[in-house]
Parts: sequence; C-alpha cells; structure tokens
Amino acid sequence: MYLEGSRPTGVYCINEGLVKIYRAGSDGRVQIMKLAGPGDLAGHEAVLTEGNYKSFAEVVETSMVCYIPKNHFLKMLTENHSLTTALMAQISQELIDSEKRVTSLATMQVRERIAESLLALQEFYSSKNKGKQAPVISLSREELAAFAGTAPETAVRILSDFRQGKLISVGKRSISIVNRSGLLEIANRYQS
Amino acid sequence: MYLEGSRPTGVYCINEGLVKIYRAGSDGRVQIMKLAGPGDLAGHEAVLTEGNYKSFAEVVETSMVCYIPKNHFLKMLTENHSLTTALMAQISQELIDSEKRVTSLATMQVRERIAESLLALQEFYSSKNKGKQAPVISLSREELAAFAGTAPETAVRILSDFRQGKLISVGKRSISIVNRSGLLEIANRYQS
DNA sequence: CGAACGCTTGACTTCTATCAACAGGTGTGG
DNA sequence: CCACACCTGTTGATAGAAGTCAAGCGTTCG
Repeated sequence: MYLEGSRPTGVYCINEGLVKIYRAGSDGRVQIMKLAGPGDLAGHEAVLTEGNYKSFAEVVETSMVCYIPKNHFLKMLTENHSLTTALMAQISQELIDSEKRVTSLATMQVRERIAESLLALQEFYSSKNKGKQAPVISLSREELAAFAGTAPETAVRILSDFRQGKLISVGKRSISIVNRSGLLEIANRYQS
Repeated sequence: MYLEGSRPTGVYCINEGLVKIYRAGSDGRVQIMKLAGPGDLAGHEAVLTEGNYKSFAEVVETSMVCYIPKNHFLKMLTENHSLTTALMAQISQELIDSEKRVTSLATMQVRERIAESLLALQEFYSSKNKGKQAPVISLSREELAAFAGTAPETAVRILSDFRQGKLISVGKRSISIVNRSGLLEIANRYQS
C-alpha cells in the first residue's frame, strides 16, 4: 500500500479488511506497529508532520481501502473542528498505546509480552467484530512474533505453553483466547 | 509534578528547566519516555483522550512550570485553529518517535540502543540550547539506563566502552558526544 | 510428485540482567 | 573536625532468558 521513505500525498482509510503497519528494524527484522481495520486511518502521522512515511503498510486480508488526497484531508480538518478534535484524541490514544509498548518491551519478558499482545490483539479484533461471535486472532506465528517483538521460534514455544495451560487454543494462522483472566495475570495487567 | 493514575485537570507547560516523563514497568523498573524542556507540554495526551495520566512527571533540574486548566486549554484550541494544527503535528511527531523506539527496543541490542539514545538526547539538549556551546547530556547513569531500556550496570559498561573508543567523554552526571558519526554508525542510523 | 512454506521442537550460544564487592564523594551528626 | 552512613559509579562473576541454527513434519501449490 505504501512504503517507508516515500512522500505521502494523502491518507488511507480502511473500509474493509485488515492492514498491518510495520517498520524495519536492525538487520532484517520487522516490527509490526499496529493493525488497521474498518474505520481506521493509515498514514496520517506522516501527512500531519509533513515528513516521509516511516513505516510500511501491507494488506493482510482482502481489503477495501480508499485514498484521501492530502489537501482534501487537511481541508476537511479546517472545516470541521469536531473532526479535528476526534482525530487529535485518536492520535493521543495511539501515542499512549505506543508508550505503553515501549515500557513493555523495556521491562517485561517475552512471556508476559506475548500474553499482553494476545490480549491487545483480541481487543482489536473484537472491536472490529461488534456483537458477533468470539474474536479469533488470525495472524501467522511470524506476524505474532513481529508484533510482540520476539523471534518466531520463541513465540511458537510460548504459544504451545499457553495451549497446554488451556489459556488459548490455536489453529494454523488462528489463535483464540480461552482463559482471558489467566492471560491477564501473566501479563501483569492489574491496571490499564 | 503529576502522578500516574490521577485525573488530569489541565496541562503543564515548561518554561524553564527540565522534567522527565516516565512510566512504571514490570517489577520495580521504570522507563523514561521523554524529557521535556522549555516550550514543551506535559500531560496533553491524557487531557485529549479524557483518560487518566499513564505516566509520572518529575523535575530533574530546577524548573518553572505553568499550569493551564483543562477547559482553558480546550478553549484555546477551539479558538485558534493554527494552534490546533501545530499541536496535532507535534503529537504526530511524538507518535512517530515513540514508534521508532518500539522498533529499537524490539530489534536492536543494548549497545546500539545506547548509541541511539545518546544521539537522541544530544539532539534534545541542543534544541533547548540554541546557538550556545556544545550540548552536554546531564543525566545520571541510572536515568540514562532507564531511558535506553537497560540495567544501570550495562549502561555503565557500554559508556565506558564508548569512552575508551573516544566516542564520548563522561563526567559525573554528564556525557558529551565527541565522535558523532562513530555513534551514528553503531546506532545503524543510516536513515531517519 | 517435488518443492516450497509455515509450524514445531531440540541443541547451543550469546547477550544481558542480576548479584556482589568496592571506590570515591557527599552530607550529617557527634 | 572527624567518623560514619549513604549514594553513585564502577568492575567482576554468574545465571538465566531468548536468539540462532538446524532438522523434521505436514500442507499446499505448481
């Protein structure tokens, strides 16, 4: 969809499907920053800072994405103050989430981070899934590892651990949470 | 200055001095998210998302801080659209920086991260120091470690390494960068 | 059918956190 | 003024966590 380093000429709005936003790290590894689904924007940070894209966006599921040219997007913001307010709240929330992840990566160990990642992903899927059946996280092991910030093998081992502890059930490219509070406990998520 | 978990009733604007914003991680460790100096805001994310503070703010140097009550702050934003635009660009930049740190923590090793942290801190100090002499990073080893996301002992060892390699020179609670491009190389910062 | 890919498990290595001890400086109280 | 405690910075030794390398298995796809 877009590439790191290229100049943004607008923002993308996801109508349907699933897109992953990731960054390149040291050596060949990548870090998935977030998933974007129906109703989410992508590329707005780069437009708002007048900088280049710092990340890659790639479609995970078949998606429908519409493109809003930069000047149109900025015009919408000047004309509609409540839209601006909402967007600012949205970005602030993303900032808070991102800072939380910085703390997690710096102070928690992989096992706790995987539990936390699963919970966060479940929340994401269920927010895109309003009122339907229980949400299933459908990512490959490698994608999950890139999200949690670890190696795929390590992610596999811990998932298999969680499965044996009846915390989750897994299929190929799918994970469902069975025992939410068990994961919460591992993730140390008493708060927030 | 403010505490995690408390309800924000306004934002803080630093006129003078230096404030560190940090979060509590797993066990007793803390992670310094950012420093704030003259002209910087603190606590705006929490006000804009209508949530609680997720971090702590603590004065590092003697500071002058002014307090802007929430409703006043929001009123300023509705009345001055260019202020809103500037703030949104600012928050977007913070988001991009935070995402960069997520990637660093997930994919780089400590040595690279310390180099990167030193460069980022130098940029911060020099931006607060316009046109004056070469900027000096004045943080304790423990604070630097909490910023880079590592243990104080590890930070000490790597700093001592860098000193021997004539990349930096250190004093108590002060670090100056001697060979910037050497650090850049270690930090893998060919881009951005 | 063979090749390629994702997932899984095992063995090993390496990085980094932790524990412990010590030096130097600072402040405090006798 | 000295002695003591305390804190920061430093270095060494060790243990543990997680990354890497390697091999095997089941699927899918050409």
